[in-house]
Amino acid sequence: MSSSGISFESPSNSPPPPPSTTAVPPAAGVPKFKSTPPPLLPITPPAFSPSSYFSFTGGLTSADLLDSPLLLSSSHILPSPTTGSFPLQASNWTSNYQSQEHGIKKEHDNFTDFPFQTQSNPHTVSFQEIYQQPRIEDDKSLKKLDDGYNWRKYGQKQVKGSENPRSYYKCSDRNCSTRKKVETSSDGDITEIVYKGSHNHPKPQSTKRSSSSSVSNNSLVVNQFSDFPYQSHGSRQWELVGTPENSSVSVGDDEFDRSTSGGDEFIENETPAKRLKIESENEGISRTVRESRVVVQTISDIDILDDGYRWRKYGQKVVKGNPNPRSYYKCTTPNCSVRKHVERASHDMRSVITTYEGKHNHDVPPARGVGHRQLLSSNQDNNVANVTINASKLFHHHPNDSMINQIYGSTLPALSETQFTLEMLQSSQSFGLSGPENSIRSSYMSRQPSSGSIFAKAKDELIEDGNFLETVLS
DNA sequence: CGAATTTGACCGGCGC
DNA sequence: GCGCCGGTCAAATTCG
Repeated sequence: MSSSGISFESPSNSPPPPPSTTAVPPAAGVPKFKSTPPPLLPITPPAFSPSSYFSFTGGLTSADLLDSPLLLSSSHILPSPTTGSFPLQASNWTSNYQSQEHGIKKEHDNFTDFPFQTQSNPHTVSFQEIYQQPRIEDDKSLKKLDDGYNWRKYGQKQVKGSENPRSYYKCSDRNCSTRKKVETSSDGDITEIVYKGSHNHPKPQSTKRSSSSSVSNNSLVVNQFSDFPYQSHGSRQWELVGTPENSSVSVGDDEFDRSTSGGDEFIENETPAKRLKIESENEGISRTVRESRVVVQTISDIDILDDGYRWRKYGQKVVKGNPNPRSYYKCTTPNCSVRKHVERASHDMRSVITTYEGKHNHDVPPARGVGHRQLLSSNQDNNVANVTINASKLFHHHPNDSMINQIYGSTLPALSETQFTLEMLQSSQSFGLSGPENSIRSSYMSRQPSSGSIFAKAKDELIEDGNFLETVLS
């Protein structure tokens, strides 16, 4: 069963169009999933000193770090600011979501009105222009509406409010700016087409549309999801199950194929071409200068890791192989081009992968509102731990290792939750180098009382890259 | 009301 | 040349 919708959008210089056919307005009484202020990153109540700000300034060498991933954790379930979901409960939630969505789709399948509006806007293509005599047929073989023009697909993505991918097309005529977007269902049927702009040229002579001006059965449906009560934030992703396959680990400028190792792995997808380039680099055949790139994996129930720098989120999207959205951030300091993206690992919902690119050309800005020192001081009063891990070099990530294991070696007890307690850190020798220029500061703050009540609203701090971003490869 | 976030749209690199 | 896909832009929206 298929349904389709076609609508038109006015270009920006035109009067406002009718309500978007693709918009999904939040419905009253429906939970809206949005980012929440970063909560405290709770950790196991540590038996640590009141002086819980640690700076590791010796002992472990940077070489150790180079063979270590940074693997930190917190253990409590918190809503993910990025996904808007509770990772450990998401499956059930998704299940409910899907069933509700299904019901809504069924309801709309009975819709038979055409969505076209007769618009006098000169930039709008009328339905008649494209489908002069549309016939509604039960023609399952016809999956795509051929409107007589030649189109070039230039993009596709999953959009909120619909489980169907949306494809973007440009008119293949270079001088024509008309565009259209087509949403198709899983079986390839078109569920919605939105035209934007108008052709400034006649239809190409040779098209395949001669006998195919019909659309799939049950005519066209407009606003198929317009009143869908849920934003799909953090939900639909769960329908996608991706398994990392051709992934390599990337830390700094070095990567290695993780396929040779197993375990709780850190994952980053690599295209074959990219890997080839990497391999060449590793062999010393050639090395292209790239921006420093550091990938840090932490086990945390929160997604936004406050690393001391100020970031502005400028994008979020779902990337292939990971149902969890990836958030993109820029450093807000003027003239600093450092960027990072954060995503929850597909293979382990507890793991947050932060990838830094570039290096800061400035110091860590002072904390907003309250000075950092002041913050630390108050944190101490609340059993808040701040861990500073210093390193002068980027470290490799080893899929089977964690920094903890590097620190404690094989004598380290199994850390099923990889609780990086401050006590452990304190008892260890410091590692890395000293000085703000070469620090990775992980600040765990917790107000977790001994009673176990958790989740007081607060700011989390985990990893500060500092010069951690510096490229170490010569 | 300015800052920050959200999110659809678009760009451009790359593989086929 | 086409299409996929990650990254970025920027208008709209939300937040404090």
